Amino acid sequence: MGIESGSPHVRERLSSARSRMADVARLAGVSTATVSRALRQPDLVSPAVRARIQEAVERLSYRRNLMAGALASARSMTIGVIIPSIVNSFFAATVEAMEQGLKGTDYQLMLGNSDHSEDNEERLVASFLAWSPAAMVLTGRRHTRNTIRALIEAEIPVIETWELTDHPIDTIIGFSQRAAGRIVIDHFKARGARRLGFIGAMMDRDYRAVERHAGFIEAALAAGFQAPAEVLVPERASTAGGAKAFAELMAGHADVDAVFATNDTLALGALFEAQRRGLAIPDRLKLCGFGDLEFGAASEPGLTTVRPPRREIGQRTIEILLKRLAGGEVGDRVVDLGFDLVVRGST
Amino acid sequence: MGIESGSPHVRERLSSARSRMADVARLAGVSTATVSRALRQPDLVSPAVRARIQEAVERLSYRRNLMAGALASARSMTIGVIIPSIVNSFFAATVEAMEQGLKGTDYQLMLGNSDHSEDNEERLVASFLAWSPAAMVLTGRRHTRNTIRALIEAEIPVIETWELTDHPIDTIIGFSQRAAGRIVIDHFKARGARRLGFIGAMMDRDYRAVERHAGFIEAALAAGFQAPAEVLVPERASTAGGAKAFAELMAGHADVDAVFATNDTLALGALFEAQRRGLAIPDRLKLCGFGDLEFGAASEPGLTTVRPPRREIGQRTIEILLKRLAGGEVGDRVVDLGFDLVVRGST
DNA sequence: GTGAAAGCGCTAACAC
DNA sequence: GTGTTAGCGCTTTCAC
Repeated sequence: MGIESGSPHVRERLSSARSRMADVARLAGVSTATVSRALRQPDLVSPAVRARIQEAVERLSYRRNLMAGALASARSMTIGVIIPSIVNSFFAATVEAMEQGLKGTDYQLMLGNSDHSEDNEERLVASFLAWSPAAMVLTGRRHTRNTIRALIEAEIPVIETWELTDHPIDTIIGFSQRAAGRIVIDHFKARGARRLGFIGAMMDRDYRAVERHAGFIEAALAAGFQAPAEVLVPERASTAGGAKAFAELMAGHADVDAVFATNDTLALGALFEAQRRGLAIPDRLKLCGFGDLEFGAASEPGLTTVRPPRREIGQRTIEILLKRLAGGEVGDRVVDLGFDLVVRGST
Repeated sequence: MGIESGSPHVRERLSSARSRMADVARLAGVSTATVSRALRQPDLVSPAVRARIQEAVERLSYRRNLMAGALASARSMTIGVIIPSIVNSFFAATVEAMEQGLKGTDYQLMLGNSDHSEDNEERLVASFLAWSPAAMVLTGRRHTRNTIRALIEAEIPVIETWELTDHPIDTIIGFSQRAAGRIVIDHFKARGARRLGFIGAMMDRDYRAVERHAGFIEAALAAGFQAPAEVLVPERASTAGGAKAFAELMAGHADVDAVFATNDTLALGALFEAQRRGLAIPDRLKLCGFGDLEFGAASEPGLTTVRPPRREIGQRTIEILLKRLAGGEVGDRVVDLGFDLVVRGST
C-alpha cells in the first residue's frame, strides 16, 4: 500500500505469520474501522457485516494485538493489582477470586508484590502505570504521596482493599481491622479469660496487624483487663515464629491464659508449643488467631479465629470494577464487608 | 510539525499531562532516536549527551510508554508466568524468587493461574502472547498441542519448571518428581516400616503428584513391600482433606504404620488426626510429606518431608532468562536442581 | 451503519 | 555517535 519503489527505509514485518486487522477487513470486504467496532462494540455494526467479520476472524484465526489497541486508545485491558505478599495466603485468596471474576472478560491481572513496603508500592505503581492499566487495585489505605498523586493523575478506577477509611483515593473495599481486634476481647471475656497475651509479627510494616493490635488493646483496657503481655517477632508470620514467641511470652508471664495471635500461622505455632509444654487447650490456655486459614478447621483442637472476607473482597472488587469500566456509575466509595468470629475448640 | 491548516481529523492527545520522548529530546537538544538509545543502550551514546538526556528526563519526570515501545519493537518487557495455583505456596515461593530476581530490571511478571488445567493453560498462553512477552515460564512439562505450537511460533525463550524431561519445549528447570517419591521408600525402610499407606489429592489433575505416587509405588514393590494402601481426595490438598483421608486409610487398613502424603498440607491433617486417635508418632505411625512447607519445622512432632528447590527454580529461571534476553547463549536445556529429604520427628 | 485518515509514542534501519 | 524517517497495528474522530 503505497510503497513507492525507491522508498529508502523499508522495515520488514517481524511477525509476518500473524494476521492483522487489515487482513480481516480485506477478507470481510469492510474497513478496519468496522472490524474494530465489530470486535469492541458489536451493537454498532449490522448483523450481516458482523457475521462476515466473525467468519473472517475465524478463517484467519485472528487475534487482536492488544498493545496496538492500548497505544491507540491510551488504555490497556490490564488491571494492576498490588499485594503485600504472594506467599501469604490471605491475599492469594483475594487474588484468586479476582481472577475468577475476570474469567470470560478480556481483562488480565498484572500482579505485583510490595513486600509490605510503601516505597516498593510506589515503584510498582509507577511501573504498572506505564502499561496504562484500565484500573488499579491496592492493598490497604496507606500509600506514599507520590503513589496517591500518580494514581489520581492516571484518572482510572482505583480500589483499595482490606481496610476501611472515610477518605479513600477512589473506592475502598474491606473491613475494620480495629473492630476485628476488639471482638476477640468480647469473646475472651465471655470465656472467662483472666490474663491476656498478644503475639504479633512484622508489626513495623504490617499496618493491618497494628490496627488489630490497637483494637485488641483498647478493648482489653476498656473491659477492665490488665494490659496484655506482648511478644512481637520481627520476621513475617510463621509457625516457627509463633512457637518461639509463645515460649517467650510464657517465660515472662506464666499466668497468661488467653492469647490472641494476629495471624493463624502464628497461632498454629503457639498451639504446637503449648502442646509441647502440656498446656491444656482451652482449659489452661485459650487461643485465638486471625485469618481463618484452612488448617484451623482441622487442627487439634480446632482454632478459633477471626475470618476476614478474603474472597468476597476480590469478588466485590471485580464486580465494581467491571461495572465502572463498562461506563457504569460510581457507587459507594466505602464498602464494609465485615468479618466473622469463628469459634472452635481452642477457646 | 506539519499540521496543515484545514487538516480534517485532528485527534486530541488524551493524556496531555505526561511528557513524551519528543519533549525530552527537545529539551536535551537531540533527536528521539538518541533519547531512545540513551535509555536502552546507554553505551551507544556519548557521556555528555547521555547526561543531558538524563537531566531532561528528570526535569520532565519522563517515563517511557512501554506499550509504544513494545508495539514498535514487537517485544514487551513482560515475562508471562503460568502456575497451577496461587493459593498453593509451593509455586508462590518460586514466583517470589522470580520477582526478586527481576528487581532492578525493567521486566514485569504477568502471572496467570491455570488451576491445574491444560486447557486453561492454553487460553492463558494465547492471551499472554497477545502482549508479546519477552519470555514465557510454564509449570510442568505437559501442555496441549496448541500451547506448544503457539509457544514455538512465538520464538521467545520458554522455561518449563518443576519437572524434568529429555524433550523440553526450550529449557526445563526442576527435579525428578518420581525420584522424590522413591526416596521416601528408602527412608521408610531404614526406619523399619512394615505396612505402607499413601494419601494423595487432586491426582486426576496434578501430574506431578501422580509422578511422585508412581515413584513411591514402584520403589515400594521393588523393596519388597506389599502394595501400599491408598486414599485419594478429589479436592485440592487441605489439612481437613488430609485428616479425612487418613481416617479413611486407617479404617480400611489398621495395620498401616508409615504414610506418605503427596503434600505437607495433607500430612499435617494426618498428623492432627493421628493425635486425635492417640497414635504415637513416630513409634506407631511414621509420616512423611512433600514440599517442606514452613509449618513442618515447628509442628509437634516435626514433619519429615521432601524439600523441592522451590526458590531455586525461580532464581535459576530468571538467571537463565536474563542471560538469554541479553543475547547470551542458550545453555543446558535440562537443569536438574534435585531435592532433599528433610528428616524430622515424624519418622 | 460504514469508511478515510490521522494519529497513539515509541523503535530501528539506514545515512551521515 | 547522532539524526531522519518509516512504520508497529490498532482506535477514533469526522464525514457521509
